[in-house]
Amino acid sequence: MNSPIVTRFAPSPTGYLHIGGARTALFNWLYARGRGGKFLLRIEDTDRERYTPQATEAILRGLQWLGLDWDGEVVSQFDRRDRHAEIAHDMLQRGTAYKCFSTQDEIAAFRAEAEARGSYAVFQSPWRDADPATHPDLPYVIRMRAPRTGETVIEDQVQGTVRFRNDQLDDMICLRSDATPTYMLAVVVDDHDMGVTHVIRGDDHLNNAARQTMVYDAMGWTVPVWAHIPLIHGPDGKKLSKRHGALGVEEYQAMGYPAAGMRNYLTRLGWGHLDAEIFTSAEAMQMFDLPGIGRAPARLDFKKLENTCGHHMAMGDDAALLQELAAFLHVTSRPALTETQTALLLNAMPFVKTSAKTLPQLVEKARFALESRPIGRDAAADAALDPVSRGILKTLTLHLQHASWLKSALEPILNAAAAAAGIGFGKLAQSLRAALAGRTASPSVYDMMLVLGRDETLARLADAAD
RNA sequence: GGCCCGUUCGUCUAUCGGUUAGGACACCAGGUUUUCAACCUGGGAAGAGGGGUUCAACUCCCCUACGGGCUGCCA
Repeated sequence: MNSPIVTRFAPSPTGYLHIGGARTALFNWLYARGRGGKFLLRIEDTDRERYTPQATEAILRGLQWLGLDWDGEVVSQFDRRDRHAEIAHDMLQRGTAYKCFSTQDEIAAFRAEAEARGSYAVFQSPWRDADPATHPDLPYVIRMRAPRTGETVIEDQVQGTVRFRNDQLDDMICLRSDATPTYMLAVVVDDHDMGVTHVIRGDDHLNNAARQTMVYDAMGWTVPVWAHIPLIHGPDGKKLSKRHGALGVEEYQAMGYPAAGMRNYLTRLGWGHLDAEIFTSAEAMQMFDLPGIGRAPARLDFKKLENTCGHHMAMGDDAALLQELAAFLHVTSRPALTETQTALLLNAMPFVKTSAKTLPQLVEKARFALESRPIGRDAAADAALDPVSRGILKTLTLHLQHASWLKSALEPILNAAAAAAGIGFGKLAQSLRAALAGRTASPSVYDMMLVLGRDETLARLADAAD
């Protein structure tokens, strides 16, 4: 039982890395990385009609963004088709598979008839026990000779023991009539050849696991440990679909969620360990285990995602955050920060990162530091002391009266500013308001002083007042 | 239709027969604050329904309801 653990993520390239797929990949990654095992990546591209190289690229990009690094080369299932065919013929040789000459029309007719009778039966090929001498010279598929009695038992780490009656399972097709392998055969062959010890995948595959077990048995291979995890649902509890928006992880990246927060949230979605809520990936690796995965589908909650991301933003390394921001600006085709801005932001980072939950919020909160003139001036509006200015003035006055520590910090500055600008205190309050006006993310004067320094803060206030 | 899986606060979850059923997000109230945010304090909020088993059930079993998956020469 000390053999190294090997997990894999095996998406089909259908356009992008689905958020549910990302979580599946994350669980596999966490499990392998937390136990010194390997995490492999295989693209299930046997359906050539739907395959596009761009889709594969999108999946790799998504995994890279999330920081889910895989071991070795990316395996293309399509490239291994000869090996799959070889196994199909091997099974034929062993008698665990047979040639079936039934056409798709015949099978469709069989199903239509069963449906007409109001029942449903698994298709039973008349060729299963036919004498090879009677085989016609026609296209055929290779079907597995599945046991028709007894039951196939799946020991699932998440779902527990699941039993399937063998008479409910049909003789699945392993090799199509055009000699290409089916997914059912390919997964088993690939997982075996790649040395996969733990198959962690969506529970839409739970039923498939039974038939796949038969292939393992037919070949005398060791059946991997199964873990079928529930799918993620939309906020309304329904299956995730286009109307929920944000299906691909790249859309989450574009919304500015930091990868670390994304990983944390996705880990907690459908998995729990005591009261653990906010943790690093390293900590998650220590805690993560298969039986801890929930059995019911979990709903996506953007509010919690954002909150989780906020925690990671606040505890993130300043320089690393800056790098992630740069990547974010790049993928969203926004202008990159200049060198000067980068330096300014790095300086302001400790103060702004604690109140930002996403990357764009980080920029917004830091505007006071990045822009020399935080506002566009409106002389006409500044001329009159409006209710807001009066409010600020009143508040400032109150502080100066009641908060000695604040008074000692602010009073000299305000007085100096007023003197320097050649204006009175009221006018200064007005300029302060102007400097901060229209901002939903304006900094406090304290932030400005801490980041910009007294002189610069002073200069800007005066500048805004002139 | 058949087979399979699931069901604890609005949401994500803890509990692995004995708890005032815990935490987090969200929400509400209060505090702090130049605004928003952040932050602090407090509050309301849950075992789908019905049968068993047991001294004791959210935890085990059965039924029902609801939700989901599979039932392809798709993956």
